[in-house]
Amino acid sequence: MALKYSRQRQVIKDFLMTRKDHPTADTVYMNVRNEYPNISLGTVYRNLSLLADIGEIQRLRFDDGVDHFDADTSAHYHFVCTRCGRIIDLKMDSLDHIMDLAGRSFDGEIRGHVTYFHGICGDCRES
Amino acid sequence: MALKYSRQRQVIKDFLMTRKDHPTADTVYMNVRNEYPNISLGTVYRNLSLLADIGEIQRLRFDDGVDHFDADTSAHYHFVCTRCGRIIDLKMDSLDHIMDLAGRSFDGEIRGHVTYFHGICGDCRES
DNA sequence: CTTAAAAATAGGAATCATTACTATTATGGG
DNA sequence: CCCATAATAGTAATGATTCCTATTTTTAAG
Repeated sequence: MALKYSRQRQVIKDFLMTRKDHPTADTVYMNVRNEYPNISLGTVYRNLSLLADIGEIQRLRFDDGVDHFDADTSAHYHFVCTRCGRIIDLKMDSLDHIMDLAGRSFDGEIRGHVTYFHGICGDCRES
Repeated sequence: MALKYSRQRQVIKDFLMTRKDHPTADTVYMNVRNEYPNISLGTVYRNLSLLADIGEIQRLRFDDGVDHFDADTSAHYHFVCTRCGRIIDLKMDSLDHIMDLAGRSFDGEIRGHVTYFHGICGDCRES
């Protein structure tokens, strides 16, 4: 149960911290192999999940069906370009008030919300 | 290209209209087989996708990794119970204003948003 | 430093939802 | 009634992710 250091986990987290485009496990794998040629894909998956579970990274799910990972664990929102698929961080205040709106006619306990936006990104709009 | 009637598609849509719990393709398959014993799972998937594409039903994605389907095509929000997994419709106004909030410091074009809520449903809170 | 228990790994097999393929059947306009 | 085409059943393939196991690493304790 106690967590032990592993160089692979370190390399995975270090790589993720250099990126702000929320890569998938496979992208992490491809890149980390440069520095650690015989790391296995299973190890990448296992460590990404582990890091997400202990809150050191964030797992993101949009509608492409693959998990994305983000070293920025602060609560923030994302925009997904429906043309190029790019995922962009949005600078905006928390939308916590929408949970109050949702709770007004609901008898359960609302503890969180998942929100992301989609449309055409700046680059794609030019072409 | 022209759409032709199929009894299987009709049965699938009819079944979906009787449910308000947003079943998965597999659940649709299991139930539709009562009325149409040798329908194939592929047919269920193909028709659910087709119906979603032409806007007759809605495809919903939460974080369980499986697609859910909803015969109610009006824009509305959902609550996912993290204990029992139940998905519940929420009666609340549209949150379109959050797209304006998101667009304030963003140079692309925001066309839509995906939002759902999670927590503990009323039934689960009692136990 | 040595040892040993626990954790982690590499590599590959297994799983699960979903899509693709293909020979056959159903639909519907002329 | 015909026939072009859409749709189907059944099955194979795909792709992301998880699981399994023998081996290697880590680390706390002597």
